[in-house]
Amino acid sequence: MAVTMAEVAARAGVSVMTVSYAFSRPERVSATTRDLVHRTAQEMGYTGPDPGARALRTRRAGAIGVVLGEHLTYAFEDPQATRFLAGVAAVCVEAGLGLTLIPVTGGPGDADRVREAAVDGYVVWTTADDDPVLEVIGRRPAVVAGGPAVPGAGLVTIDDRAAARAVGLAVFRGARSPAVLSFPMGRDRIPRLVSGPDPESALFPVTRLRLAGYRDAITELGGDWATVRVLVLARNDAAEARAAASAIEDADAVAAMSDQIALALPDWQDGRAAGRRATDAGNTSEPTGASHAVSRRISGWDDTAAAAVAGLTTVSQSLRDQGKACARQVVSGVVGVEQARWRLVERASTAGPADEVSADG
Amino acid sequence: MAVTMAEVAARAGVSVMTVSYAFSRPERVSATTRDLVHRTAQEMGYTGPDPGARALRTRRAGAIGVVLGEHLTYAFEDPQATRFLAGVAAVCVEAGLGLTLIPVTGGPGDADRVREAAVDGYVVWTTADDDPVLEVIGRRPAVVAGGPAVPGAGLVTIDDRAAARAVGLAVFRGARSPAVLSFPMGRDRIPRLVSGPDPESALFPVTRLRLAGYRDAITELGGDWATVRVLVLARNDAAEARAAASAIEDADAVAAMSDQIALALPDWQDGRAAGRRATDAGNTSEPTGASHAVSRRISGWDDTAAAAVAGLTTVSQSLRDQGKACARQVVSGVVGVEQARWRLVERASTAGPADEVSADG
DNA sequence: CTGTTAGCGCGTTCAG
DNA sequence: CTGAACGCGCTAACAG
Repeated sequence: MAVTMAEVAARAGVSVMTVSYAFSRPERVSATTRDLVHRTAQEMGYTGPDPGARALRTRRAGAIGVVLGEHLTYAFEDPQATRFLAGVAAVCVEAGLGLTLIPVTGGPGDADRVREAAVDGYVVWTTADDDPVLEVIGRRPAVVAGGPAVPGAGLVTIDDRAAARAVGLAVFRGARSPAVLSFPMGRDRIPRLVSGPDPESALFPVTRLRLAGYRDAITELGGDWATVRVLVLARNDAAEARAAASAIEDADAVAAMSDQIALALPDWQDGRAAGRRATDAGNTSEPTGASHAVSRRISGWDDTAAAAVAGLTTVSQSLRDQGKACARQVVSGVVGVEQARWRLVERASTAGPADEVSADG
Repeated sequence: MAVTMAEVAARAGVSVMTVSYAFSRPERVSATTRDLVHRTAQEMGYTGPDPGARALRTRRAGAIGVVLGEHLTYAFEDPQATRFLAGVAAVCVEAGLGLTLIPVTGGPGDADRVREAAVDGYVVWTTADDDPVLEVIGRRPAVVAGGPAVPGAGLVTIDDRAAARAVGLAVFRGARSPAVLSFPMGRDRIPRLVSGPDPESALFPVTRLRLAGYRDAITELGGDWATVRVLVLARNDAAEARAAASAIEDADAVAAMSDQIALALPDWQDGRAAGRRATDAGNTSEPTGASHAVSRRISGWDDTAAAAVAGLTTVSQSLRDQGKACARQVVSGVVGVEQARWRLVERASTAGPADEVSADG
C-alpha cells in the first residue's frame, strides 16, 4: 500500500539516493532531476520519506518526551503544569521538534512506557524521589523540573526552601496558631493532618523543601515547628482543599503551597464574610476582585491571575520559562543544574494584623 | 555506545530472536533462558528493544499525533483545547500509546512537520477550511474536531448552528440592538467590526456555523441580521475582548462565542456596577460568585466553571468527551462522523428583561 | 551532480 | 521451544 522510495526511483529512472536527496537535501540535486522526482512521486502518491525509517537511520526521533506525572489528565487541570508545557512547546517549535507526552498512570508499567518512547530526550515534571520513572531516563538527555535531582540528569528549579522561608516570614508573623496547607508527602498521596512533621519524611522534593522553608520561618519568628499543624492534601486540588479546610479553621495564619488551594479556603467569600475588604498591596495593575475578610493571614504560591485579583500574598515564578529552560537543555544535549528565579509578592492577605476586623465580634 | 540486541544475544550465547522474545513475548521463552537473557541484558546496560527499530518493523509508531492549531502556546492557554487534550490523553493511556503534539506555527512548514511526524494517526483541533495541514493528514487515520469536514477523515463536533440558534433565541429575545462577539473569520485573524456579515465568508467552520445559527435566531425573532453588529476578534482571548468591547457597548444583547470573552465584557464588575445581582437560574450547584449588573443580556459558550459562578447563559458541551471520541476513532482505525452532545444552559444573564435595573437611571 | 555499497536494530518468516 | 536468513525504508559515506 505504501509507496516506497525505491519504487519512485525505479519509476523516475534514478537511484534511490537521488530521490532521498530530492526530498531531504533539495539543494544537492539539479533542478531538473528534482522536478522529475517530485513529479513522479506526486503521481505515485509518495509524499516523502517515512519518518520511522528516517529516525532509525539518523538515530534521531525528532521529538522530545515529556513526563507530566501521574495521569496526564490531572496535568492538564493544573495551570502550572500547563504553563510549563507551553514553555517546552515554544522551544520545540523553534527547534522543529515534536513534543511527545508520555502517559503515566502511577502503575508499574510507567517506567517501561517511558523507556520505550521514541524520543530524543526527556523532560520530567517534578515528582517523588522514589518514582521509578527516574531510573529509566538516564539513557537519553533528561532534565527534571522541580526535582528530585537525578545523577546525570539536568535540574531546573527555584530555591523552594528559600522561597518558602520568605513567604513564611510574611504569613506567620505574629501568628499564634499557624498552619500549612501542603502538597502530598509521598506517592501514596495519603491526606492527613499532622503537627510539625519532619520535612525529610516528604518524598516529593517540592513538598519537602517548602516544609523546611516554612519551618525556617517559624523558627526565626520564635515559634515552635512541632506545634504547627500541616494539612496534607492528596492533590493540588481546590475542591479537596475546600472540603478539608475545616481541620485548620481556627488557625490564624495559613501558608498554602499553591494559590489554588489557598483560594479554596472559606476566607475568600464574595462579600459574604464580615470584615474589611482586602486591597491590593502588590504592584500588579489588576484590580481587586474577590474579597478576603481579613481575619487571618494567608499565603499562596505561583502568583496566578486569581491571586492578583484576590490580593493573595504569594511566590511568583515563571513555570513557562522553566519549561523553556528544560527543553533547551534537552535540545542542546548538555544538561545541568539551573536555578530559576522567584520573588515574593506581598499583598493584602498578609498585610495587616489579624485584629483589624471592623465588624462582628 | 548503545547496546544492541545482537550483542546481548552473543554474550548470553543465544540467538537474537531469543532475546527479542525474552523482552517482547516472555511467555514464548523458557523461564531459564528468559532469566539468563534478562540478567545479561541488565549487566550490559541493555534496557530493551529500540523503539525506533521496532516501529519500523511493526509499522506502528506507538503514538497518535495531535495538531492543536496555530502555535501550541496558545493552545495551552485555551481551557477548552486543554480539556480536549485531556480527553485524548485519557484514551492514549488506555491504549498504551504516546501522544505527540505536533507544533504548528501558522507558517509554510506546518504541513511538512505534520506529514513527517512519526505517528499512527492524527487528531486535529478545529481549524479553517484552507488550512494546508488538512491536505496532509489523509495518509493516516485522522479525525478533525469541530470541523472542517475532510474527505476520508473523521469528524467529531456538535451541531454548532443549532446550538447557536438556541442560545441566540435566549439572548436576543426582545433586543433592539443585538451584537455578536465572534471568533476570527479566517486564518489572517483580522479583527474588525462588521454588520450582518455573510456567515459563509467565515473560513473557520466554528465561526461560520455559529454566525449562521445566531442569524437564524435573529430572523426567527423578527429581527434583521443585516443590522446586527459582529465584533470579530483575532483570538479567543479575554484581554483582547476587553479592549475591543467598547465598540459594542451600546448593544443591549451580546452573544459571545466563548465564556471567556463573554466574561471579559465590562458588564461583569464585582459588585461595582449598579443594578441587582444576577442569581443562578441554571441547575448547577455552584453558588453565584461574580455579579452581573443586568443592563443587557449576554450569552457565552462552553459552560466553564466561571460561567456557572457568574450566572452566564451558555452552551454546554464536553470537549473532554470529544477528545476521547476523536482519539478512539484514531486508535480503532475506523473514522467517521460523530455528533457530540450539547445543551443550552440558561442562567441569569439572559433571565430578565433589560429594564429591571433597580437603581440609577 | 549522481550512483554504489552498507548497514541502522529489530521482527517476521520458516526450519529445526 | 530455538535458530538463520531476510528485509522494513531509509541515509552516511564514499566513489565516479
